[in-house]
Formats: sequence, structure tokens, C-alpha cells
Amino acid sequence: MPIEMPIGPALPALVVDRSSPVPLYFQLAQHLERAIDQGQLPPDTMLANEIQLAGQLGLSRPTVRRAMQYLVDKGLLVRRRGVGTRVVQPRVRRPLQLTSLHDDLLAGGRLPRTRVLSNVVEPAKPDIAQVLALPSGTPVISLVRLRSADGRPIARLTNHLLGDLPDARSLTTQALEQHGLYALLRAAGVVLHAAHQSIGARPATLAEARLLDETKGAALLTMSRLTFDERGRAVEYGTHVYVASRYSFELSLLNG
Amino acid sequence: MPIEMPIGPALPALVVDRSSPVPLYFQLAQHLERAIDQGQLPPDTMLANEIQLAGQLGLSRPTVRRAMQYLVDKGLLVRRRGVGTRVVQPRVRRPLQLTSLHDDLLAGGRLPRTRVLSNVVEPAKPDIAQVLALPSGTPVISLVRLRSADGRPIARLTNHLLGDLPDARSLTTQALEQHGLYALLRAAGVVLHAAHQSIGARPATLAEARLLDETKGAALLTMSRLTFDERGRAVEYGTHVYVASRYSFELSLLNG
DNA sequence: TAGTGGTCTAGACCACCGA
DNA sequence: CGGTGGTCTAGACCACTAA
Repeated sequence: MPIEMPIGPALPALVVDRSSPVPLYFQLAQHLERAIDQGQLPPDTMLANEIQLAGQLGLSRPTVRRAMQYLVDKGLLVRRRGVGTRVVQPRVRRPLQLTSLHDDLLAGGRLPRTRVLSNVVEPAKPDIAQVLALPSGTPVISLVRLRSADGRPIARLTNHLLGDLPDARSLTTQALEQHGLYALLRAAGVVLHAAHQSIGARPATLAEARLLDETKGAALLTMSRLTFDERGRAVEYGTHVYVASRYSFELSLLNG
Repeated sequence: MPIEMPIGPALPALVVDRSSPVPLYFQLAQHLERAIDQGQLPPDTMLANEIQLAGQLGLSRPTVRRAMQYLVDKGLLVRRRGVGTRVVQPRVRRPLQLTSLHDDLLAGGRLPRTRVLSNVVEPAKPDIAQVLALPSGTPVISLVRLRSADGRPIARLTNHLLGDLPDARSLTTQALEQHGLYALLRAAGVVLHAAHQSIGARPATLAEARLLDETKGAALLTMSRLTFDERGRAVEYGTHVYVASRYSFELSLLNG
């Protein structure tokens, strides 16, 4: 059986800051998450029960429950009625925001470089207008970028964005060559809430092969993504191709 | 502005069943979800506020809040402090369980067929043992299936499962030709909790081309998936190849 | 049987939004 | 300013698990 000592006092004392604007449940959740990350709560550790924890921390039981539920959703804890709460083994976290190739490469310790091949505002072509649910001819930002890592091309990224975004100005070619598109959008206050993705594959055309430093017919991964803001409005549509020999998609899934 | 009439009385009356084992918050959530699905609460509709709703339904405010939070997580509602709760536009739902090719094909209105090419229990080869975190040589179930839809091959599915699953018996060749693997596992009480996936692409070998009714060098999608149960134990490892000309992965993502 | 998490209640105060 | 959702509390009862 995966039994371990119950825990509570062994944790570094948490002093909740009731004057902070950060919610108490979130302070507790961060505290536990840090303890798990740093190995103070190794996998399979049983946590003290809610009542004890609440008493030790000077919080109410619902507040403690909320912190725990947050970590369960994130994949760090498992709870079973009649049994208790345990720290989970391998660590499959629900990603907190939409993945970005730029950030993924950075996180993987690779050095991403971006060359902007095209950056214009133009009337939406009929197919793009339809996907974004716009009247045909509405101005949209059209973007083509070549993304490389460690000196070799990885992907050609094609994006179409709503022209009336509050931040259209900030998408300069220079900014785009130094940051990921999603990071720029977030920094400008655009909240990306949900997305539809479709991932496929096909052989490279001659032009693609040349651009991507591959041979004609090499396998390319294709990904198209339609992104929505919190109002459910389509904000961005991207159609990208990736060099399959140098890139693959890594995903983590959690059951609800 | 996306304004609509406040709602509440216009809903078909909900009678909560306090004797049911189904939690009250969930009864309410299902009721609202059905109303949204059936168009009684069209997109952009403002809901009545929590206090009113609680009063009308004879529930407490926390219970109503919990139902709403559930629907927010599912992508059906959007809430803003000081403003209210609105039904969301397009409908990007968080999938409720790990996707299964068999079920995806069924849901897409296609007719999946499965041929079991191999179904044996054997000592784990070193690479498989390492991925599943088992001692080398531990018995594992090895499975190879050919999945077709509408009469044409779609994918070759290769799986390795822990040999000591409670349901190893139920994975008969006959059962596997009629149901998806995940459905069989769930039916046998195995709770799949999380997974790591990696999606890539490569050209088909000659043998793969023959099996999959394609030409050598055709683009194949590859997907490997390591699945964990609720204890965080690796339970299943699959390495699959899909005919890219007839299949693509569709995903929905929600920000946390 | 004792202990756990799951659900539910009736209050309270606050931060934020729009008029 | 009034109204909204966000947070927090201190109880209560229940279903499930394990010994």
C-alpha cells in the first residue's frame, strides 16, 4: 500500500496575509504547490485532513477545501472520500494558458528565433472572413513568420487577427521578432479564453521544402487554430506548418 | 452592446429533487445546460443574479454559485463582477474524458471497424518496461489493432497495458473488435486520470503503406500516449500511426 | 465504528462595474 | 451610487472507506 506519514506540522509554517489582495485559498494553494515542487511533500504523501488543516492555519474548512480543489484540478492532489488526500505521482499539470510555440521552445531550453516574412493589414479574404465570422472585406492583420530554433527552421506560422483589437499597434515587426504572438496579445490586454485546434500532416511542397530547409515530400505537421476571447468572439485564426523531423506536439490531458 | 433581457422566470420551472442522490448543484447545472443546448437560453442571454436565482429555486447562494462555476469551467457561461452572468457564444466545451479514436469516429457519424492483429501477454521489452516504470520482464498485454472507417484503413494502434489490471480478462479479441479500448477499461473499473501525448509525423514505410492502403512515403500522423490512473501509476502506453489524408486530430482548449 | 471527504446552508464583507 | 460576482465563515448532515 502507498502509505506515508500524515503531514501538517512538517510543513514550513504558512502565515496567511489577510490584508493581501490575494485570496486566502490561493495563498494556501500556492504554498502547497511550492512545497510539492520543492520535494517537501513528495509523491504519495498523505495530507492532514481538512478540519485539522483549517485549525492549524486559522482558516475555515470551505477555504481549505477550495485550495485543495484547485490543486486537484491542476493534477497535483488526489482525494478520496473516506480515505484522504494524497500527493500525486508523476505530475501532469493542466496547462494554465494556451500553448505558444515560442514559449514551448524556450521552456525546452532551445533558442527560438523569428523572422517576419509579412505583416500587413488587408481586407479579409472570403475564407478568412467566414472563419472569423466577419463581413467579407473587414480589415484584418495578416502575419507570416518563420520560426527557427538552434539555427534551423522549425515552422512557418500564418496568422489572421481581428483588425480592431485594442493592441493592433503593438504588433510591430520588431516586437514580433522578439516575443511570441500570444505573449504580445496578453500584454496588450487581450484575454484568450478558448481555442479549436486541428492537427494533421502532409508532404512538403517544393517551396515549403526550400523555406524550411527540408526536401520536397518531407513530412510536415499542420496545425490550424481558431482562438476565442472571453466573450466567445473569434479573435485569431492561424494555419501553421511544422517540420516533423524537428518538432512534435507535446500535450497533457486531465480527465474532468 | 450584447444586451438581452434578464432571465429567470422564462425558464421552464426546475423542481429540484432533494431525495435524489444527484447533488443539487449538479441538478441545476444540468438543467441550465439543457436549456442552453435547446436554445431556451440563446447566446448572450443575461442570467438572473445569484441571489434571485437562489430564491426562485429554493437553494442557497453557494449551491447556485457552484452550479454556475461548473458551467463556466465547461465553457458555457461567462461571469464578470459588477456585471453579471452571460451565456457564451460558440461552444467550446472541455472534453469530459480522454479522447478515444473509436468514440471520436462514432461521434463524427462514421462507422469504425477494428481488426485485432495481435493480442498477447508477454514479458515487457526494456523500452516498454522503462516507459511504464516496471521491472524489465514484467508481463504486459501487447495489442495491435487496425482501425478502419467507412471501409478504409485509418490507423494502426499499438498498445501495451499493465498485466495486473483487474480487467485483463475482459480484453478479449472479440470485445476489442466491437468496442474502443478505453470504453472497455472504463467498463472494467479502470479510472484513467491523466495522459501525456506526443504528436508527430513521418513518411510511411512500405509495410505501413500496404497495411493502410496508402503509398510509400505518404504522410502519417504519429501519436504516442502514456496514460495514468488516479494514483498516478502508468497504466497504458500506446504508439499509433494515422493516415493523414483521412484523419486529423481535433482538439478544444480552454484557459484556466 | 471512527474518520474521511462531499454537500448544503445562512449569513457577512468586499472589489468591481456601470449609470 | 446600487447591483454584481468574489471571498470567507461556522456550523450541519451525509456517503463512503477502512479496520
